[in-house]
Amino acid sequence: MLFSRLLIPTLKENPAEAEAVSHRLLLRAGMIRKLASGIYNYLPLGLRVLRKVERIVRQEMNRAGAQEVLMPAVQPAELWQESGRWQIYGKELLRFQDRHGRECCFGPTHEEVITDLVRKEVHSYRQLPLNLYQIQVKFRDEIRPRFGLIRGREFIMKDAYSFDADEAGAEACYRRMYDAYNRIFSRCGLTFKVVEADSGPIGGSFSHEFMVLADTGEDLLASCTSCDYAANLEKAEVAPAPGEPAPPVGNGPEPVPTPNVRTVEEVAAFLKLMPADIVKTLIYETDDGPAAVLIRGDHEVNEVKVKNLLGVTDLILAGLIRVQELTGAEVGFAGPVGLKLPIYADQAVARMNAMVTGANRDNYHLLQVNLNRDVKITAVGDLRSITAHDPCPRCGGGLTLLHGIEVGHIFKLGLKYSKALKATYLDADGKDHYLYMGCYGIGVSRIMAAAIEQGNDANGIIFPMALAPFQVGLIPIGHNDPAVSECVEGLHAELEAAGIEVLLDDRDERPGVKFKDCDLLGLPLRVVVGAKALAQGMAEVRHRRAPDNLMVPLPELIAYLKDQIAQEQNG
RNA sequence: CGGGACGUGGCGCAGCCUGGUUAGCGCGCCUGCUUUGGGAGCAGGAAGUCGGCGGUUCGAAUCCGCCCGUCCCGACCA
Repeated sequence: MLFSRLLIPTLKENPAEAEAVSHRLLLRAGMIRKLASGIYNYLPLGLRVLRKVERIVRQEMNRAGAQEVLMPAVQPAELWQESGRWQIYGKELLRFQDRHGRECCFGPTHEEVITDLVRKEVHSYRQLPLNLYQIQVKFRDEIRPRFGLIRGREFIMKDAYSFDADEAGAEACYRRMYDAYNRIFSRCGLTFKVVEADSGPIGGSFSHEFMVLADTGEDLLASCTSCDYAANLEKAEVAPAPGEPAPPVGNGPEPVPTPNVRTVEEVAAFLKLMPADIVKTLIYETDDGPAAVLIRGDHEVNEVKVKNLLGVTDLILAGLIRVQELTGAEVGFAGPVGLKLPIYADQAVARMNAMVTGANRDNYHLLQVNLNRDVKITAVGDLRSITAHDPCPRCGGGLTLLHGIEVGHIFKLGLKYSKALKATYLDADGKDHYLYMGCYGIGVSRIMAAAIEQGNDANGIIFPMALAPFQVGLIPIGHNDPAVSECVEGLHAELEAAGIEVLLDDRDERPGVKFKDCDLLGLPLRVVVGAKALAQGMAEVRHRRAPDNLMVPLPELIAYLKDQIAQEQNG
């Protein structure tokens, strides 16, 4: 392919709107352009990368026995009303009406549509198992799109849905997808980690996220340094501390004046205690009414865990006024003693004695509070986020916290949608059963950004071989030299004939410009043909990551490149 | 939605505080000449309702109000 014939509008300067590396470089390399917030054009080079990701995804999904379909982007409200999600999905769901006033939405995900399709077309156990996937544009009206393709509103997703006769079948399918995902991300040349993820109200450990490790990642994950345990921070279990709860100490809650002393740090400093001696009382509003959560002063509450323990879907910290109504004191002085709310305690709090809490009275805290004696606890559970200082919940080893970009998520759905939409099949005995479902997502456009977050330097993108828009950049030096032109044109044709994707920079530009652009685009291999080397029958090859050129005799060039490409393009 | 910042040719910015001729600079773009191993030089040229609306004023890119858009932090994220 000739550079001059492709629309590759590279930029010398960083666009003001882009902060994240991948966003900056995608714009600078002329791969994407923004149309509106979180909505992007894919230019020829960007599309080539996208197609490469899609190809790998297709190959591995097909290999795992899934079949490709294509579902509509526009969906009728009725289906969403049937599943109940029309009410609960919220503003992220883009809703609109057609000319007849019928309610519609632009699909953010396709559980409803696929379940509808399957309930109509699948009736017998003989048709199972079934795994259908598509690669398609999704729209989620995110509160805050950011980082270019990492969190766009419109994005490209591979979503697969599996249907099985029973739980065992569903689990087998889940494992096949788990393996397929590992192959997909490996082949994409990504450094990633599989983590246990929160599976929400469905429960069980059947949800995994595939995280591309990058400091700019929005997700935090805890990873064991000894065993293979890894989990999303919102999921990672905190191992219960050993031993029995300590017996009560002291005579009872003792009020102490703490004028204008509110935060854990302030209380600790004022009373000359450690934050770990103090318990913070968080007042939440939930769809099941207000509730209080007790967390040790040096710990951070984990709202996903709170939601799961309370069995609620909405959870927000109560506002200033509401806290006053519920506790009778200003924010900063809430405590469990005498509080007429359901009270949930983190397991670490349940083991404490003689703790310090708020007094539900302005400018007072209580000393020597003992939960067992002084408070009626509704439930105790794991309600805080794990830290790097905690032991691994599996092996007791050390943990590290890592940032990651979620590029894949596999999920066991169970009967949630098949029940809601009445998707059933007949077994061999003629009995009706609900279908067991699973769903499996991959952020195709996000992979493109994630690969760049992982592969870049001061000069631009460093694409993995498997995702690069072209495998080789070919640059002639000396535009007036007919020998160079002839050689380069010949090489271009030979490389293409050999099945190598080559971008020949035929522009009438100075060498520096071509080098800079070639680096910016992240092409893994660069071949330079200049008069001097050519006179000796050599071409210069440079790997994008390497500091120096390698002289390769022209007759061996194609074999050399093929070999390098094969080596780097795993799978 | 809370906090912060920004909006001036395609891109990056200055000018605004302290209102006053033709609104500048760099990059990019077009023409010509020269140049050609890490973002060339010279000469000429095209391109801007200064985000929008309204107000103040003899006069608004500049001051005031409202709105729109964008980005960052937070909340949120099947």
